[in-house]
Amino acid sequence: MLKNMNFIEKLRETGLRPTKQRVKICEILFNREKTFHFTINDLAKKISEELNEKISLATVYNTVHALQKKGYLKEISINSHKSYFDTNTSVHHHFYDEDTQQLIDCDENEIETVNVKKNITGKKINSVEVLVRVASDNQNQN
Amino acid sequence: MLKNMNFIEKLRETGLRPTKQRVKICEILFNREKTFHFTINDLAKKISEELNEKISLATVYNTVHALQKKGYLKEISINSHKSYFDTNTSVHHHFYDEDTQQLIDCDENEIETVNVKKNITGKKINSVEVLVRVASDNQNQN
DNA sequence: CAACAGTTTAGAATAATTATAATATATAAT
DNA sequence: ATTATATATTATAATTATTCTAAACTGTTG
Repeated sequence: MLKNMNFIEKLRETGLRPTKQRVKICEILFNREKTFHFTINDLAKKISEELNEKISLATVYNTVHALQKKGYLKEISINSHKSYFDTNTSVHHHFYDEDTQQLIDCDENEIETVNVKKNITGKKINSVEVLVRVASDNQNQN
Repeated sequence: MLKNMNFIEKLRETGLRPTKQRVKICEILFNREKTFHFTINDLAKKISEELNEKISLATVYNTVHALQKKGYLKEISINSHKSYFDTNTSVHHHFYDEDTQQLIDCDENEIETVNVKKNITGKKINSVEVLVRVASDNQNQN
């Protein structure tokens, strides 16, 4: 299980004990080519699919929120019913496909740097993020 | 109560009966200079402050959602815990003050048109919106 | 003003998230 | 290795936000 060493390291660095469950969650989240966009529900489903033993929902919530707080996950809220987490924690833009309800990361060069002219005294800009909502071109396709 | 006529008109146009409660809600939402950003909670609180009689939460939810569906309100989701409605229903950008948890509309000219270079085949762009998160410049101010 | 259809309401039902407290486990010291 | 300790996991309970329900009420139309 050499491939898990980095997760164990990651967890340790953030002050979390690398328990079996947490390592498993990290594996599912971070052991992939592309960045992963998921809701807690998605993740819980994936866990129960990939694992024989189940992990309690409370642990999933706790671990995801701990990772988010430590900066290893980022939350992206689409509407009051859908909130995603993103393994790409850098400031970046998204496409949201309203048909499939899928989030897609934008590369740096796919959206030109946004020029913010407004300035609020005493406040600094923490992030500037764009959400592009797309949907099927053909309305009656469904 | 001549000033309410426009709300009554507005409600009628959207197929909603202009009941006392709905007119009151419209008054609070639309009878103001600036656009109004609010959570359901904010609105319910404002209603009970400004009114002697109370309006049932169910009615507040129903009316707000009906107005949203009809296009008189727009939802802006900041994170999974905070979802705002906006009386400005046009596609536009926002500042979010992370200290005060307040949403601020951007004028057309305060953020330069965002140039989206990416194209997803078969999909058309419905909206492009920017969220600028700001916070106090002075970290230890609180 | 009577009748009907649509509304409001309080409270119940549901869903998502968080808290709790008993049991289990990782870690560090022995 | 074993043990002691602090921390984690878990099932379940509690909480919160939202939606549903069905009875009472009200706006509208004729």
